[in-house]
Amino acid sequence: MSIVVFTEKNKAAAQIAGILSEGGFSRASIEGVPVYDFKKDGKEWRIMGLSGHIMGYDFPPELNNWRGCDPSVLLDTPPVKTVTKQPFASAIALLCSGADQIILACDFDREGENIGFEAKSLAEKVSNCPMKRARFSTLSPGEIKQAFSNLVEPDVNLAMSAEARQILDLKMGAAFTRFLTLAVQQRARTKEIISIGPCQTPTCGFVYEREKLIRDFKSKDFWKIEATFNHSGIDFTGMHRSGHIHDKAKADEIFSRIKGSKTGILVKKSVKESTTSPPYPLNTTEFLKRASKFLGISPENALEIAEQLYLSGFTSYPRTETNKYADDFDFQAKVLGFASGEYREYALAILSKPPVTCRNGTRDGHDHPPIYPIKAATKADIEKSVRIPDAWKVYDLVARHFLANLMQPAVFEKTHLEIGVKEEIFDTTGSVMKDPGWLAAYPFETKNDKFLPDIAVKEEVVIKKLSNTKSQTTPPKRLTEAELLTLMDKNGIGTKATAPSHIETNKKRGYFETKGKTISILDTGFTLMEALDSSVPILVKPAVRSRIEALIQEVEDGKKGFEDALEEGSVLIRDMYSHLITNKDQIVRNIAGTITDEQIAADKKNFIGQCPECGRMLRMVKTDNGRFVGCSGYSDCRKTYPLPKEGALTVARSKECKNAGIAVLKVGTKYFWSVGVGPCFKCEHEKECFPPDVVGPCPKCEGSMFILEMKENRFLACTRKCGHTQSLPKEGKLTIAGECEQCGWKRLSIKETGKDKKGKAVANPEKEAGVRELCINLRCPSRTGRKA
DNA sequence: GCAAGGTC
Repeated sequence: MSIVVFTEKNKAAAQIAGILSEGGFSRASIEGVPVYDFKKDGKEWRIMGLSGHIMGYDFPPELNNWRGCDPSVLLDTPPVKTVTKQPFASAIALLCSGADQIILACDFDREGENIGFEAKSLAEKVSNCPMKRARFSTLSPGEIKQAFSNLVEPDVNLAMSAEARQILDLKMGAAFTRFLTLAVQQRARTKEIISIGPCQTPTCGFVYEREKLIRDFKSKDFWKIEATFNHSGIDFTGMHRSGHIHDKAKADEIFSRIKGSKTGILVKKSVKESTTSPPYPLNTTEFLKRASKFLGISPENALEIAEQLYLSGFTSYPRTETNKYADDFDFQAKVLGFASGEYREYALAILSKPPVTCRNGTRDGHDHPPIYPIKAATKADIEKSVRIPDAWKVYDLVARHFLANLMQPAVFEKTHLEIGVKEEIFDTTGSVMKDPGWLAAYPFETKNDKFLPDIAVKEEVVIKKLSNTKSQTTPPKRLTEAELLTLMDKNGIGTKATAPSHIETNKKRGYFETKGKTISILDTGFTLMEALDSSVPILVKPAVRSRIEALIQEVEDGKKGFEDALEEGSVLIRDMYSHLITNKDQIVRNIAGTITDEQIAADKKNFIGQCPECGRMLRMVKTDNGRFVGCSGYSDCRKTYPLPKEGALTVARSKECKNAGIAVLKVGTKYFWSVGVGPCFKCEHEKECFPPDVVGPCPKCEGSMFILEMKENRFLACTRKCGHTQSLPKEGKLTIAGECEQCGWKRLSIKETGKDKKGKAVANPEKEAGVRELCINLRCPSRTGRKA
């Protein structure tokens, strides 16, 4: 009797072989794919790990030339499924031809079932033996043994729901992406791909919606009246009960009534105990959010680390929607495992108050338990098995979160004081932690005490300061990665496992970027979203995904046939596509315009700045009839500025025009020209903007020596024009490089280009070319060799 | 060259 088992990945195959064989297995290789063999109860077991999906959909080859077919054809053509990882397919055929039973043991979820079916479809070509399914959600010995002694039938609906998703996602992504990319490339000389997808686009949509709120925000003035009190040597602040006052007259009126007051009276005092409950158990999204917020680890990295911790047996399966434990989850046993070592004190605190109970969440994806530590581990244990930076930090978070979840609420004493100043009331609150409860195990959440002095009602407090300050309401903040993950999760965008990758896709496409933990939209992303929002609004919103998700859920539940779901999904996509076509011109014009503008801005040689008339880009334009500054919005915008007729033009980026010019240009080596203002030598600000490069005092008169660069000559001249001059090195680029310590003149750095001082080419330019630095003063001791 | 979902 020979039993063949397929798992989703190699590491899981090795783990399962270890568990089922009690450690006595050997490793073989078929077509380069590892296989784990052992004998048990007279049966021969062979366990092979796949590599996620080993098959994939694509369009028939004749549709792979983008320009060779209209993208809409993709919507009516069924894609074809082929093997994408041939060694696995060959290995499956070899393994299964002599099998008496085949067990699919991939992860217990939609894609896992589908991956199992990929192996099943290949196995069926060489074998007609029974094929069963082992279902488990952790690689713990108990659960694995349980799963393999209670095999079930493979779930065809579950597998086909994933199939429908693959096809619909590919159709939509390919058709929309090709259509927009080709149309935009036609208008703007670019090789960028404008990609659209049912997950990446609404993800960008969230960032876009927030950006709109920020851009449209109109700030309002408000006033707040605050007091600094003192009692028994302790300062504390109170705020006038009116809070934010939007009417200045009202704020002034209140303030005039209390201004100059020296004391206040405690009118009322209340002390309440409040508790803060521990967090819910971790599901994937909550885990990724906390890893980003508390540890500063990006969602992508955090998921990778959690995957490795799972494969090494430290933590449970990291891809789960569920944040509540099953009724029979044995907390007692798990916590006992932590009763020695790092987390001892928390484990003992939990065990001292039996029975051990958790604070459960409300989400149950019927998939896997929440993420929890399978076993207690030390930093050294983790670092030995999981060689990724921050693996320990992630394990520590998971372990502490697990324990915190089982601990008592934190208890705070909250004090509220009402202090009367004349007839006006000021409020102040304090908070002191009485019992840290779960917070003891969870240093990531910090709750600072805010102490208040002990005052009795009717007692007097001293007023140290009263203020009436003007403030402004602030626009909403940019989204953080943690917030974006929350939005994606709430709206069902991507799976718990892929959310990080959709964020990455948008970054790769140049739609948005992350700065630290916050996300800002980029021009291409904003324009694309804006264009889609006005033509096919559903594309920018989560609905585009949830419609398809609902369809495939029906397939999974057996309520809808696979073909019916495909057809309904295709109708939806065709409908969106037709709206895109209708608005093609406007969409493409906007996106191409933005891309063109970005290219212009990147062309440092000719880029001038933003057009004050239309907001697009100004750049230098050279034609047969001469040169000028023009706007990228031409012909809608006809803004132009003249340029001098002769001389090489370079944009002096460091110069800013004091006379409202858009940018300052250097004309040859002669003079400066401000776009929109004209030649700088006719401007009253010229001396301010372009002070001479003074290098030291004139040795002959009261004037100063400055660098005078002429067309074919350069030397030092006196600002008083006394006639004194000094020569300068003829070759190389001159830059002033600080002050000489010996004589106080400026030092000069000279960047040479393979020529000697006399301008002759050096024998070995590689070696001799370079930067040298010297004091510019010919009389300086550093040059004459005399002492200062 | 296109998506999203697995895994390396």
